[in-house]
Amino acid sequence: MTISTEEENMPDLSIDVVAKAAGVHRSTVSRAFSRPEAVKSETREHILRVAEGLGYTMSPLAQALRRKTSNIIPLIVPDITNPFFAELAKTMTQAADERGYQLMLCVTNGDPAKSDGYFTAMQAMYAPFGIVAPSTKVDTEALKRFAFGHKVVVIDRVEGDDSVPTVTVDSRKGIMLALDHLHSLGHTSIGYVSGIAGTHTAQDRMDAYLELTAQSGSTPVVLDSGSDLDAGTRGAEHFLAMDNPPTAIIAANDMVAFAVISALGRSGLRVPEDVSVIGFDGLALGARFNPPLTTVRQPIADMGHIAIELAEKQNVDGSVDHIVLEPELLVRGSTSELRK
Amino acid sequence: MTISTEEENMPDLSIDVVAKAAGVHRSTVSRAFSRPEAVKSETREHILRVAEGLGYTMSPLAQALRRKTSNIIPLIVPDITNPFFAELAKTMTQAADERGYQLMLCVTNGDPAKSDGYFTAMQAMYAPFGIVAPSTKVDTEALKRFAFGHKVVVIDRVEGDDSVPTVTVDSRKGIMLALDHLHSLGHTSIGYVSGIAGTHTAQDRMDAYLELTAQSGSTPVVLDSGSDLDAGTRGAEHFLAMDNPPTAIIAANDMVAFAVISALGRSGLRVPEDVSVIGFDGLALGARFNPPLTTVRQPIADMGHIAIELAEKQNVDGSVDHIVLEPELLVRGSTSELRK
DNA sequence: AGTGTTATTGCAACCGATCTCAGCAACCGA
DNA sequence: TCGGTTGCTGAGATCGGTTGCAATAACACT
Repeated sequence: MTISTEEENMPDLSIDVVAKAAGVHRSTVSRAFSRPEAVKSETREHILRVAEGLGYTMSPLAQALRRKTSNIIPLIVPDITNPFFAELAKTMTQAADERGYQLMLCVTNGDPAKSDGYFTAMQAMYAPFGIVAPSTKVDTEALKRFAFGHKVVVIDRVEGDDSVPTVTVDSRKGIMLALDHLHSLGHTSIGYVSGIAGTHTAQDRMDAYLELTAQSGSTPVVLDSGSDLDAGTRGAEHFLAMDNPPTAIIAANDMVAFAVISALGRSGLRVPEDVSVIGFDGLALGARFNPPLTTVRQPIADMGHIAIELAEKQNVDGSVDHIVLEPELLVRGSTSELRK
Repeated sequence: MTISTEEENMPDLSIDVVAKAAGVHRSTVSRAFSRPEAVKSETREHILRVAEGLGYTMSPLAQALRRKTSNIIPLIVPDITNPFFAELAKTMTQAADERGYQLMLCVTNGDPAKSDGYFTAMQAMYAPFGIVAPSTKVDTEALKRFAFGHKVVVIDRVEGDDSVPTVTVDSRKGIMLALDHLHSLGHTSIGYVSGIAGTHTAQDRMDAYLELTAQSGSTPVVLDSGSDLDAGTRGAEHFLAMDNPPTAIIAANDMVAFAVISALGRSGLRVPEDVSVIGFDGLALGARFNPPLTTVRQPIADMGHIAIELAEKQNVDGSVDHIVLEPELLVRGSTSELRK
């Protein structure tokens, strides 16, 4: 006697079989699920019960096709290998499915063609909106080529276009925090190493550094303004080659801070004993770096939630907001009092 | 005079409008795209040209709905914040869309309910197959509750079930590499800190360590067998509390190696001067750690490609393979000659 | 010329929902 | 008792493709 495992030939559980099983029309089943108030509660419960029993769930595909709107929302990032985006992705996944969305992670590797592809794909999937994390400027330009562009929020500043909602953190404030921290430790000569190219955020941080340093009467020392992952390494090299190097370094983001410290270490320089280094991002990873990284924390989790809220808000009332969040200083072990 | 941007009221570009525009029936257009050889090349080219002109692309939704198979394939990982999974995701995205698939990243955060949800979702989306990266054992158990289970490849060993294709790296070989390296540097007392809980891989590495150490006549010293991110920290604490601590430490994966080094550093111990530490993973990040991490490299990119190949292979000829890859030693700066 | 392929294309049903429109019953006030 | 609401459910078209089947055209062979 063979026990027929129910999984073997399920006759493709569709709305119709549920309807038949419940003795109602398919439209009623449909309503029972997606517009509960339009069905007599008695009927609805019966249907739901039957559906439950059959193990039925609606096909998101068919639904999306008909409704012309799905629940999958793309998060477009240049590089998931960068912990900043990874953390963003993590919190956004959560934020997304708290609201019943499915986050679809799209990695462009900085290739604009790729992001174009994702845009069209998402459009075809009837994504209700999308989120774009700091990518190159051209990426965000591309947005506009798509109708989809009116339904996207960007986690970066977008120049000359207020029509797209954005959420960012106050770069100037962040740099100020870093600078103040370093000043309070006695440092006056503070270098800078730049970050991800092409993003307005990177630009803003750099500008803020330049401006604030000048304001305080010191001379800015840009150790490297490059964009790639090796900026840190080059920055360190530059530093080592200087006659009179700064006593502290601000890195445009945690990843380059890591690279700077690593490169410095290879040359026998210790952080924070010999040089203080401060990052910008507040990655969880930084807490386990050697030494634990002092950094300016961005509220990444908040950014994720807010991005989605902004998108939803725009969807209902068409409003386009620009939220700027406050960064916060996270003192760990990579900075210390200036010692002569 | 207003230039009507073509984007404004596209009458919902469907296969029918292309058909009309090309003067053929919708089915012909369909074939022109998905079964080129079934259409006179002349006609096909004409259709394609027309479609191109209109900027038409097929709706993946409608396609999937009818064909009962889509091109989106899920990659299920416990935590994208862990660089190992991030790197895996990166190479897999690439491998996927080299073959015309769309990778859908699913993060479970170790929550089995979540992965269940993903499984059903993917089933509903008609994913042709899926990839599961080392998660807890129960996760992989869950696979079997789904018809989908017969179309998934796992990046981890799966106990007592040969029916699911797997790709792994030889843990024993990896540990051996690490041990040999350390031995060759003069270390004889070598500790171990464990990794991600619940995966067979973690288990295997630990077993290999235990076995190989015993074989070489030394006594194994498991500094921590925990699973969470703090295993590294605890391992280091344990190490520091020992009367006669090992001179080298093998970490079950790079992330815990980082944590170990960081914790050691906070207590004034330097790597590799005071202790040698070797990781397991070969993360790109390790090259920028302080010091650059010596580690056993897993061919992550290969794993990604192979996983997809395995899945496709199973799809066509039903074969179930178990590929085990060779790890390789990556000597960087966190290990050094034993000094008395 | 007659008949048997073979290559192309059109027809129409179908995938699994949604949604507008109608139909019908119960309910309300006059 | 009757027209008018209101509440609930069924019909059927539709979303954008796919595909088996039938029809026609083209070509080969005797």
